[in-house]
Amino acid sequence: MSLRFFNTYSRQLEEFTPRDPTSRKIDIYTCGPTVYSRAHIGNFRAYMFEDLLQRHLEARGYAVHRVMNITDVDDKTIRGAREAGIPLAKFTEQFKQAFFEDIETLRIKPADEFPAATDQRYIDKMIAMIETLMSRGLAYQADDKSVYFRINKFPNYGKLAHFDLSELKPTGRVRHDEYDKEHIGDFALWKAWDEEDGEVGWDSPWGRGRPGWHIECSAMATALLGDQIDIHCGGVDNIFPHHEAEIAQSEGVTGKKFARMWLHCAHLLVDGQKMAKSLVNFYTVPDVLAKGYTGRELRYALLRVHYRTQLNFTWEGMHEARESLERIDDWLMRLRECGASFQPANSGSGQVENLPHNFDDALDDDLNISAALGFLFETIRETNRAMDVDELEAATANAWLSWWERINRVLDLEKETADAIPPEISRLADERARARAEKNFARSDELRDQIAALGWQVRDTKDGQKLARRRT
RNA sequence: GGCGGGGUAGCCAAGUGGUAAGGCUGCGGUCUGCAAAACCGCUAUUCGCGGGUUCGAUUCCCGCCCCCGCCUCCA
Repeated sequence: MSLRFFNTYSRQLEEFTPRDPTSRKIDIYTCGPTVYSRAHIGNFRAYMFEDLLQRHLEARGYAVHRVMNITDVDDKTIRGAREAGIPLAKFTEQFKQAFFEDIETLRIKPADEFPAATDQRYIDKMIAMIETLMSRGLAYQADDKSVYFRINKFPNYGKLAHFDLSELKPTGRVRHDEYDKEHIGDFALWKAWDEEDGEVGWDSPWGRGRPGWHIECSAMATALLGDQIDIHCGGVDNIFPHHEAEIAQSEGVTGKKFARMWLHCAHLLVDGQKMAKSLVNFYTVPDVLAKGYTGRELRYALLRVHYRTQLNFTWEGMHEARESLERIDDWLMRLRECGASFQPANSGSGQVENLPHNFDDALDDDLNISAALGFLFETIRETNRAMDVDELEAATANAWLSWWERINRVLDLEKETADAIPPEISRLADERARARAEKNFARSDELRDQIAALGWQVRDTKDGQKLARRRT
């Protein structure tokens, strides 16, 4: 099956082909966080989708070069810094750090580059792009000294969102400049300095000011990836106006098609509603950890629903994630024991080449993770059944382990580490083994309870006791 | 109003023009000293509603209802 994705631009599933068909290298640009507060789990749902996209493309043999921007100057960061009474860079730094901590907790692969909007290199690039747009009549400086993009000069504006521009009307969400612009839809490329900006500002041919939000992505994407990129991703809310503006700016400067494919992730809801700070349903990664869940469990919860479907986050869903992962953990433990059970006489460990590719094929189909996980769990049941009746050969078990290692490079869901058994637990377990040898089941059960109270679970198998860490 | 996404068992969620994957939960069973885990069975004659096309539709077409999102700086 060929790789295909739903392209927002065409609203259709399209076969994915890299822009350079002779190489396996592809470039992806993903919109990153605005560092004015700690990112919430909804933000990470989008980054999780991008992680899955990258990992699957890599599993299919592509060398992915991915850039994620960090927006560290905008209205909210400036306001936050002012209210905190500290410089902008110092204010945003804490949230940049928090962001990197969180993606590590969630095992999201870091992008190859995380350009920041305030980097002078990109400020220069933004100014250069705006100058080009001005020279082509695609931008103008208004009476308020800010520079705007003239959307009427860019016929494709609105194509990505499929919006009719004549329908654009003011919503009152914009702070100012309604009266200075030629068209209500014209967006700021360069914002003239005003008092609220304080120390924040850069000199430009149009006076002191700061970049508009959209231009930074166009500048950083083209600076790092060239005039054209293979895939551009973000949340659905970015489609309009942000990505529309990016297309207008980038193509207005380069004259080339900016992105070959646009992929957008649906929103995360909490208890059926949009997450909002005003409601009590606003969660960050640390909030979820504080409830006793692990990053891995949250990763599973965010990963398991198709990216174009709204994902309803609930604590019941977190519980489901935990239980599903334990099923995988137990399966792996069993497979490993089975695989190590004897050395096959004629080595030739496993028939990996015969294992099904359903998992990868499902992901080829617009990242159908639900179907992919379905195959995983079917496999788990079938191999468990074989192990129950001692009919799974060690070589086959090892082959399935190899298969798991392959798909786990995409899922990255394996338990952190094999938990070391603490001496105290070992001691109790040994004592319990002695009690059991003497058929002293009362003592055995008592010790099992003690072990459980310490967060461990003991299971009796035909090979003796098995200890496992349990978080529930 | 415009533009999207979606309505499948208690919950989450795949899927196909030919009669409904998988996960979680619950119940019953096998195994176990008892558990746990695993396995087996049961939980949608039915896929928002009404028509139509078809030998046959949940899947295609038409109409309707409902939910969610976007419509200028929110992933």
